[in-house]
Amino acid sequence: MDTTFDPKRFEKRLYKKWTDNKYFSAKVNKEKKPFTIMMPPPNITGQLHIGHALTMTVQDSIVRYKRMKGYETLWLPGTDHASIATEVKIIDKLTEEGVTKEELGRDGFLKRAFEWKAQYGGRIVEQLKYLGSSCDWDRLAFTMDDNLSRAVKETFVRYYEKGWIYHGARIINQCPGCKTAISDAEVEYETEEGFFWHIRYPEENGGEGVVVATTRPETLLGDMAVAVHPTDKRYASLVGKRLVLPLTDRTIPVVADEYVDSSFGTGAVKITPAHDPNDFEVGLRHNLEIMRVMDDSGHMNELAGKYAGMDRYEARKAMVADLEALGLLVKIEPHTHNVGHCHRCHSAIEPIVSKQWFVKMKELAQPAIDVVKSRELRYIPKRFEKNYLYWMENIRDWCISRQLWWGHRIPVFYCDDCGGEFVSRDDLKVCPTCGKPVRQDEDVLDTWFSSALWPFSTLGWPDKTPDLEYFYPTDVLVTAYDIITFWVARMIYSGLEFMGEKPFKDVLIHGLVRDELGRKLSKSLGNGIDPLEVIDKVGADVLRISLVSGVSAGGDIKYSDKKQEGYRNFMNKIWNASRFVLMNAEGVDILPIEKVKLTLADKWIITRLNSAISDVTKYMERYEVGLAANRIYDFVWSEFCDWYVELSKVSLYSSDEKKRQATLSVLTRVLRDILKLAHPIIPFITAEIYDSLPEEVRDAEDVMISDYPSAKALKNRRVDARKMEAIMDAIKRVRAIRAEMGVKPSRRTSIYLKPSDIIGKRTKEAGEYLVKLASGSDFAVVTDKPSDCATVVTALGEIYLPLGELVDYEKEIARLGGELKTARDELARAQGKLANEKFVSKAPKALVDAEKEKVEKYSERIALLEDKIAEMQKASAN
RNA sequence: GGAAGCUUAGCUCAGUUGGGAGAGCAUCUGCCUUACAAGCAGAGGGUCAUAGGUUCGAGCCCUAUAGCUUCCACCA
Repeated sequence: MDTTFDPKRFEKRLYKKWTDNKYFSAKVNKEKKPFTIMMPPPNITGQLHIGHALTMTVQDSIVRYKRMKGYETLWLPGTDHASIATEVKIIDKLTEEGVTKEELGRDGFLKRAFEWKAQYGGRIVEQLKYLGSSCDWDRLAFTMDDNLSRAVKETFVRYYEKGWIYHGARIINQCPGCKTAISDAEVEYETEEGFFWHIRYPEENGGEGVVVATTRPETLLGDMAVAVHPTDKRYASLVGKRLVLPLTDRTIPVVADEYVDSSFGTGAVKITPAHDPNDFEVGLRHNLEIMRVMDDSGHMNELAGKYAGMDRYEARKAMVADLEALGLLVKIEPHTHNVGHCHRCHSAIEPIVSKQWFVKMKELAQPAIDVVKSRELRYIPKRFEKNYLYWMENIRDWCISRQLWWGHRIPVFYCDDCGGEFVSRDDLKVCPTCGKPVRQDEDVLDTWFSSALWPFSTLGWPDKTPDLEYFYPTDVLVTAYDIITFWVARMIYSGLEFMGEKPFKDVLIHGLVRDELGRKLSKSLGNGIDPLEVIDKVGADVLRISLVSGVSAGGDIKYSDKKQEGYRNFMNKIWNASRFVLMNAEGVDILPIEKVKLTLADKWIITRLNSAISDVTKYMERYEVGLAANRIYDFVWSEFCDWYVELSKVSLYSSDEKKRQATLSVLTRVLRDILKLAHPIIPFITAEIYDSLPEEVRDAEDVMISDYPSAKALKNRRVDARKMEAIMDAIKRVRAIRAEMGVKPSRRTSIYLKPSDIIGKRTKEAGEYLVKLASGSDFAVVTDKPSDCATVVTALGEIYLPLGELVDYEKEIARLGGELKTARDELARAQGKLANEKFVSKAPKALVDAEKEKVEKYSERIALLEDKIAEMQKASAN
C-alpha cells in the first residue's frame, strides 16, 4: 500500500467491479424483504450540482446500509425531461445558433431535444457513477420513456373519465419569457420598489368621478368596472353610476364588492377581469365581460388601440404619459409590493385569462391529507408535515397545460368538422364520430404530471407487474424541502389514487447545501461547487462524508474547504492505520478473536467497537447518516488510532508470538468491522482496503455485499475494559504532568506505581502500557514514594516520576494545591446534594449512591493531596 | 399577514425518555516517538440569546421577549 491515500488509483476500478458483478441489481426475491428507494430524477437541464451530490450520498448510504443488512435493495435511478426548464435551455442554444424553434418546427425541435437528452442525461449518469451511487442501472428510467409516457396517458384518461380534468378559462400565471402558462407553485414572489399611479376616472355626466390607485396602469384598457366597498360612505352615491374609462371611449360601472379594502389605496379598485385573479372573481359576481388586452408574450394586443404591439412596460410608460397630458394622473406614489416571477426564466409573470387544462384537486387531495394526518406516512422531521398539510388543505386546481413542445403532449383530439373532443390512450388520426381527420391538442403537460407517477410508473404501471407487487410501496423518499409541494405531494395523491396505497413509508427531508457564510450556492454568486472538481481533487469519499457529516434532519448544511480538508485527513488516517495493521499482519496466521487470549487493551477496544456498532446502527436505522458519520469518525480516530493502535504496539513488539498473534487478530478484526461500518458512507476506500485484508477475516467477495457488523457478535468485557481505562487515565496524567514540567519527550524516566484496588494482579501489564505510552524507561510497583519524585494521583493509583532536579517544589505545590481545590469543590458539591432531603428522597437511588461514592472518593483524595503538599513543603524547606 | 426553524467555545456544529457542557477547525506549548507532520502529545477558551416558570435538579420541558433564517399567502 502507498503511504498516502490516493483515491484515483482505485475509485474507477472498484466501481467497474461492482457493476460488472451486478452487485447493484435487484430482483424479485421472496426469500428476502425488499428495500426500495426511487431516486428523485435529476433534470436533464445540465449537470449535477452539489445539492444533488448531497441527496445522492444520503440515499446511497442508506441503500448500501440496507443491502449489507440483508434486504433485497433497489435504488432505481432516472432522469426527468423537465419540460419547461429544458425547453428554455434548448431555445437559448438555438438562439446562439440564430435559429428559432418555429423555424425548426415541432418535429425538428423534438429531435434536438432528444439529442440534448442523450447528451446531458448521459452526463448525469456518468456523474452519479463517479459519486459511487449503487443504483440499479438496468432499470434506468426517463420520464419520457415509452412505458412512462404510456402511464401518463393512462393517468390523463382516467382523471378525465372521472370528470377530474376539465378545460376552461381561468386566470393563469403567464410567463412572457417562456410564453407558457405555469402553475402557482412555479411562481416566486419578490419584493420590488414600484409605484402607485393614482388615476382619475371621471363620471359619465362630467362629475369628478373616482381616483383609483394601481400598480399596473397598462391593464387599464381591460377595465370593466371600478369597485368600492359596500359600506364605504365616500363612494356610496357613485355606486351604479358609470365612469369614463380614460384613454378609451368606453364607460364602466361602479360596483360595490366586499373584496375591496376601504383603508387601502384610495378605496376604489379598477376591475380588470382578464388580468387579475381577484378581479376575475369580482367580474363573475357582477357579470362583467372579460376583455383581454395583452398577448402571451406580454405585448398589448389588437384591442389596445394605439398601444397595440407595445411591450407591457413600454405601454405602461406611454399610457402614463398620455394620462398626464389629459390631466387624469393625480399623483405617483412610491410603493413596495411583491411581484411574481417565473421560477425558470425570472420574467415578471402576468396573470392572464386563458383556456387551459386543469385537474380538480379537492377529491384527490383528501386521502393524501388523511394518510399523513394518521401518521401512516411520516415526514422526517415531522415539522414538514405542517407545511404539507397547509398546502394540501388550501390546494387550488392544478393547471397542467403548457404551451411548450418538450413534454407529454396532451392526449386530446379535436375534430374541426363535427366539433368533437376525444380523450384517447392511443393516437387518433380520424374522428371516431364522423371519420374526418382530427388534430391533437398542441399543448404539453406540466412536467410534474409525469414525475407524480414516478414511484410506480418506473415499476411497470399500468401493468400489474411482479416488480410493482414486490417493490411497491417504496420505503423512503429522500429529498430537499424545496420540492415538497411540487413533487412529494403529487406523488402521494397519485399513488393513493392509482395504486390504492401510499408511494413510500417515510419522506426524509434534508436541507440545502450552503457556503461557509450560509448563502445558497449558485453560479451567479460565484460560490458554486462543482462536485466533479472535488472528486477529481480529493476523491468521492471525501466529498460524500464532507456533505453528509453536517446533515441532521431537515437542516441546511454548510460546505467549506476546511471541512473537506478535515475529511481528506480522515481518509488518510484510515488509510495509514490500515497500512500499519496490514504490514504487521503479513505472514501471521489470523485467528477468530474468540479463540485467542486477549490483553486488557484488546478487551477494551472490543467493548468500544461494540458500542460504536450499536450507535451507528441506531443512527442508520433512523436515517441519521450525519450522526453515523460522526460516530464512526470518533471511533476510528480517537479510540482505534489514538489509543488502540498505540497500545497494540506493546504486543506487536514483544517476543511473545502468541500475544502478537492474538493482538493482530484483534487489530484485523476491528479494522474489518470499521470498514464495514463505514462502507455505506465512504464506499471506495473501505472496499479498497477490505480487498487487502487477510483471507481469514474477509467474509465476502466484497465489503459491499458483506454482512453489516452486529453488536451481538462480540462479547463484552466490561470489567477488564475498566481496568484498561484506569491505565489510560494514568497515561494521560503522566503525559500532562511531563508536559507541564517541560520534560523533553526524549527524556525517559522510571515510572513507579503504588496501585489502587482496581488493577488487581495485572500491574505488570499496566506497567508495559505506561512505559510505552508515557515515555517510561522502566516500571516498578512500590509501596512508598521514592525521593526526588513528582507525584501523580490517577485512577490507577499513585504514580511517582523521578524527575530529580526538574521537580520545582513551588510549582508542584501550586499544582497540587489546584488539584486539592477541585477535590474540595467536588466534595462540597456532593455533600450539598446529599444534604438536600428532597434530592435524597426523590432522585433515583443510583444517583444518590453515586453521590455517596463521590464523597468517599474525594475525602480520600483530599487527605492524600494534603499529605503530598505537606511533604513537598518539607522538602522545599531543606 | 400566517407558519416553522435556529440562537451552545473565535468559526462550523453535536448534545434523543431532564442527573456534573462535547467534537472538528482556529489559537498557544512541545515533539520528525519505525502507520500517518494530511501527524502525535499537552493547554487555554462557554452566566448554553434574554427574562420568568415547572422540578430535588433545566442546554434539554413551559411562557414571554429579542435577533437571524426559511416557507406559505399576495391588498389593487
